[in-house]
Amino acid sequence: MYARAVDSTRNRLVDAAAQLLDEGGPSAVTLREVGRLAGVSHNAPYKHFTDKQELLAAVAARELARHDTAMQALATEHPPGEVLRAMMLGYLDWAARYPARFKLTFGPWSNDSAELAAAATAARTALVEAVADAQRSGAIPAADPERVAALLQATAHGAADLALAGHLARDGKGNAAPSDLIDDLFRYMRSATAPPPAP
Amino acid sequence: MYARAVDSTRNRLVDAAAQLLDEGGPSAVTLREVGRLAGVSHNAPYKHFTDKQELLAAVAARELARHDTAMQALATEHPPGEVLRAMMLGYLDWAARYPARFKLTFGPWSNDSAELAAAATAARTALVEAVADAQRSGAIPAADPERVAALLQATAHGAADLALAGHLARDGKGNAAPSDLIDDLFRYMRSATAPPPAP
DNA sequence: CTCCCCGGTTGACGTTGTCAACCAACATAG
DNA sequence: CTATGTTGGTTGACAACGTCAACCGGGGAG
Repeated sequence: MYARAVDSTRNRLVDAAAQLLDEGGPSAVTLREVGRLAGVSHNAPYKHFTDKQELLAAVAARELARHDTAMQALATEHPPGEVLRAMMLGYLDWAARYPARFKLTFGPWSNDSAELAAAATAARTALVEAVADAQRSGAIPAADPERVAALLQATAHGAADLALAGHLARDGKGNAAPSDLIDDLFRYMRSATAPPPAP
Repeated sequence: MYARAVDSTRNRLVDAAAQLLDEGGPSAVTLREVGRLAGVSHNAPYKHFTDKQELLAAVAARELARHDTAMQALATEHPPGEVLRAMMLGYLDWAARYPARFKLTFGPWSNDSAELAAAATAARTALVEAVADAQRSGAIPAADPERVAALLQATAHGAADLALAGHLARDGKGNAAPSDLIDDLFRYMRSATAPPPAP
């Protein structure tokens, strides 16, 4: 059995789920509608996923991988000193453009999907690389790259999530857009005289 | 009609929903079980909330208010220079101790519950106050308190959410606990020579 | 040729959110 | 004091959902 027909039904199911998620939010993703949209019956998903959760995990894994390759593509489109900032803005853009997918990716915690875990590790590694590059290029002072990467992602993630939830300065005064927070963090980092402990 | 019996049924419903959320995650919160746990019938919730969503919004609002008063209580328990850090660690603790409530609070984005919005604004204001105090006490260099507060909350929120999702350095090397990120950020801030733009 | 597994189907079951209709208590208007 | 309408509760029904079980065609492996 040579992975017949590229497993096309499974892929169509994941596509359909992602589309429903985009169009109607999490509650619109029903197994039956996924089947309908993929042109199969309401129980076909169970031939490819044990669970609804497993389908969602597959969507999340695919989305995280997609975002990761998009971020790595930025490395070739920007001068070395600006790649890291572009990646962080890309993170914010991801959340703003596909809120439901973004939420899902970090959603049902304790999701033990190996696929998703692998994608997460890959994305994290890529970010650490980018941080190390930025440090080498002098855009950012030297420090443990893993720690710096985690701090950057945490800030970007928090800014994006709070903005989505409307908990980030909703009052008129237009204060503190997510990208401002990223820039502030970079400013603090660059002007720091005594960075965090070495590895 | 003088708010008869302190609206006790409504409160019992919110309590029941919160309890179910804690014990079994979001999927355990079913209107019928909420009714059962509150000692009323499965349709009683509809006399107090138009929707399941509205019940959940009430839970979220109550939780956010509870967390806010807990944070403000920290101001009396710590020396002025340490209040802000205690608040950020308290934020992390909140997420770690009540993951489901925490997720819910920032969950269904575009939730227009006036109650929740008010609680969010109050919490944000309190944090800005704490930041201003910390600046006055010299624990942190002066800068636009709203921006600094937003940056701090974003980092704490992102660290907490990523940790819950398991996206924060799950690999063995025990790197980058959420509280480390908070401390790193404070270190960067304190050693910064040129803070972000003035108000 | 036979067998069996893979991917698909149909049908059923229990649970859920929500709607509609009914009902008791009670504050208030006449 | 009675009539009335609102408030908070009930029961019953309904469609939709996730999931389970049973059936089934076709294509490799033996």
